[in-house]
Amino acid sequence: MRTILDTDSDFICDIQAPCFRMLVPEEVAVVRASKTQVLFRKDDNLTKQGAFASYVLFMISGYAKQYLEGDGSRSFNLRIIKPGEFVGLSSVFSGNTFTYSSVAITDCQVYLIEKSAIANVSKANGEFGFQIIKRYCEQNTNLLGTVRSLMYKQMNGRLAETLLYLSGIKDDKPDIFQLLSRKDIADFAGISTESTVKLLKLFERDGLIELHEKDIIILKSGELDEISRRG
Amino acid sequence: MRTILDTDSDFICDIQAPCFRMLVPEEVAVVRASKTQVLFRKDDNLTKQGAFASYVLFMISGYAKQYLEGDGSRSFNLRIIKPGEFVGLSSVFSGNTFTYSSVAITDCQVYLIEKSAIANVSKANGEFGFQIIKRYCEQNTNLLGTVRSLMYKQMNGRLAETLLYLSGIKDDKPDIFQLLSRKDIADFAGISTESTVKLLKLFERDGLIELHEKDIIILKSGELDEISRRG
DNA sequence: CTTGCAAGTTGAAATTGATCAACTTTTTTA
DNA sequence: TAAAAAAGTTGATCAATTTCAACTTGCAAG
Repeated sequence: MRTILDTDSDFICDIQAPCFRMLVPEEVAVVRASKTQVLFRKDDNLTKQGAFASYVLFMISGYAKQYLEGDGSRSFNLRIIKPGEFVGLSSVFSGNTFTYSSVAITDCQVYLIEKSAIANVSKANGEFGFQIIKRYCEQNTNLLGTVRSLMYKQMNGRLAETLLYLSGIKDDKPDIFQLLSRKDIADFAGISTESTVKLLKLFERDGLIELHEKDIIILKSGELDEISRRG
Repeated sequence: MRTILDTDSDFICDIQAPCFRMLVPEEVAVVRASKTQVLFRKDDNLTKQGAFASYVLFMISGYAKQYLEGDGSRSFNLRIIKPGEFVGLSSVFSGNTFTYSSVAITDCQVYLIEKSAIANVSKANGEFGFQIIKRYCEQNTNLLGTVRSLMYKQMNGRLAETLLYLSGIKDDKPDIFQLLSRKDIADFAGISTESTVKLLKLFERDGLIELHEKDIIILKSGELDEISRRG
């Protein structure tokens, strides 16, 4: 279900595009050198937990969600992947399988970069490695936050946290909630779909949020933050 | 409660000691250059969640446990820190506070290394950075495993997993269980102390483990592994 | 347009694991 | 060494959240 496109196509996001401005020159060089660009359609898997990983993905445009698969239909959403972010970086330097799955929630333009290219440039160029390390650090910190949530917060706090997180995504992507089902939201909070529905209604009744079909509008972010912090 | 020792003291683990053999020469150079060595006594905190972090710790000898603090007396144990491992690496490149606490469970000889030293050498020397990245990757993968556990496993699976993990530590440190209370074990599994006690007895009754005072001996690691994987 | 299927919604029942209380054993300290 | 404190143990109760079942709404395919 993926379409490999030629780099010279008009459709392709050029290396000069705004989404690359955040990269240091060395990163650009790597991307340029291994220029396989791929279009993932909505609902295509970018990575599949456990699958062999010989490349890293760099999101040029579009949005995806990263998640951990459990038994059967259970899953836990870790984050929304935005343009300018890497996917599968965790698999570059240790292990050769993807440690999580990810799926496009919009059509996605993605660069596939050989693992070895990233590894080699990291070794050869400290500045580049430094950038990579920073990204790892952030992921690490985020994961610790996730563990803290799962460990110390209950339903209300977890859902409040999720709503604030997704609301942050909304700044870049106003229609984010149109792309997410109740189950998706539940899987971000790590609670059941039914509990999510009930709590959302409760939050609405308490005037914390407004529900318009799929869209969710935060009315009192302060109180939600309080609920999130209290647990 | 920390004692700063002079580097030339006989007591100090020299840079040539076996625990440094695993380091690349560049790492040794960094450690040598910022040679503050500290002795932490059993029960001393090596890092405190939220405290300002200007240095990274490198464990020369001794064992510590790394944990996340919650409200009141709640905490969740992430891992046992062994000789040759870093503590607080997560805080080097993003944020300047420790994202977790750690406490010595034996006396610990530790090097304190300036964050800036690690950062500078990472930038200047790609090989060194590469080693750091590898450590981050492992931590990342471990954290994902922790999230998976918390999300998908229940009591039995989580305790079985904890016992297998600690039993692995036992290979290096045979008396590890003497250093851990029931609450410590509970905090690794993320369950209550009472549930831990009850389950341990149950596992013993089922012939999976043997309990000798504080020590725990795994009898059927295969079955425990099955319980751990099933959840 | 309507039929069928997926998603959303709701309340009731079931389940998991925590909390509580009482007690025993071990360790620490005066 | 005795007393006190901490850790360990056990069963009973309680609370949070899931699961189940029934139903409604929205959407897509024929």
